[in-house]
Amino acid sequence: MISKTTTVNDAKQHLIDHGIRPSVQRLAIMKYLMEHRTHPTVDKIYNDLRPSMPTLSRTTVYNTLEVLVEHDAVLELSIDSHTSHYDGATAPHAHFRCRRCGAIIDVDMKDLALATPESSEFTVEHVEISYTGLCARCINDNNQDNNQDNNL
Amino acid sequence: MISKTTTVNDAKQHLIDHGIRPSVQRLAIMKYLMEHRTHPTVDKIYNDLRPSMPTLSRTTVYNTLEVLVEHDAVLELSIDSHTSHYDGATAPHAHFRCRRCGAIIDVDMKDLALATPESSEFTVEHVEISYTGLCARCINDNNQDNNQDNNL
DNA sequence: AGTTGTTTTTGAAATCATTACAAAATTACA
DNA sequence: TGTAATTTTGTAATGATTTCAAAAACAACT
Repeated sequence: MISKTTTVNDAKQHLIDHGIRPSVQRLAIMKYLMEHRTHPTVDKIYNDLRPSMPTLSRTTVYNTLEVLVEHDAVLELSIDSHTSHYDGATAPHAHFRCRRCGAIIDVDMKDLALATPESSEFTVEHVEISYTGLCARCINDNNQDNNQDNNL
Repeated sequence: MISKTTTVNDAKQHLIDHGIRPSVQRLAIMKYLMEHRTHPTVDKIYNDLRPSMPTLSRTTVYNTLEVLVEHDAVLELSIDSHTSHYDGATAPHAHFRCRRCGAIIDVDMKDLALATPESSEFTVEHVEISYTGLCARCINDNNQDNNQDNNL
């Protein structure tokens, strides 16, 4: 019970800290992103939240994520060219995406903190480092069964 | 004349080197990507090539780019979450994308060559480093006119 | 050249993610 | 309360991509 309440409060505070009014829907989505470190898509969030919020609209999920991203409360990942994934984590880190099952895994950046390039041509606001390849599970399953979409 | 022929030959050789049969369409698209370092989308390639190849189909551009990417003859960039961009350049480099006009600029990686992470969880095949922000032109135009889509 | 089998291209239709929009619901606050 | 501003909702429109089957191009062989 404590942890549940704590997450709600954390999420609420996080929204306020980023200048976002904590509506019921925004809170639910922010809380979802803080609890699930799976880098979900709009549809994943929408489908997972709907059982407990039957009136939730897909458009609201789109709208809310747009607001969260604009206010830097959440990160939009472009690692998957088919659809956007969202990340509630704040500390800088990279991502690995399995080209077979689509799973996205956090990659610690440790000390390879990669200097932001200096240029007269542009001003950098965000950095995204993406690795692609096969995850351990998909390497193993390769010969054997078809195990797609297990980890999305 | 020499340079034109040279690009055709380079493109042809590039396809063959990557185990791709050089059909007329594949050659035209590969040549286009070697000559235009603008990281074009499917539609940009399709529209630019059509005047000289009126029978070209958009589906063919999709099919061809899929083949080129599968054979590592071309890089698919996920830097833009709305649509895929393609890069005919071979040497490793990063990209900057202007969030206002959408232009994509090559970023030299120099010696900050960023070690590929070692992990038992996955095997890395590709790395993509993407910067986002405002390009010099859009910073200047900010107060003034609307100059969107100039550099796509 | 002519035949046959394989690969590639083509265009139309289908799908999927996202955006636009206007009405309804909720909230802020005078 | 009442009124204005914000947020949510559902539907319809858009845009990118995929599917698919037929047509065209190509390769190998006679």
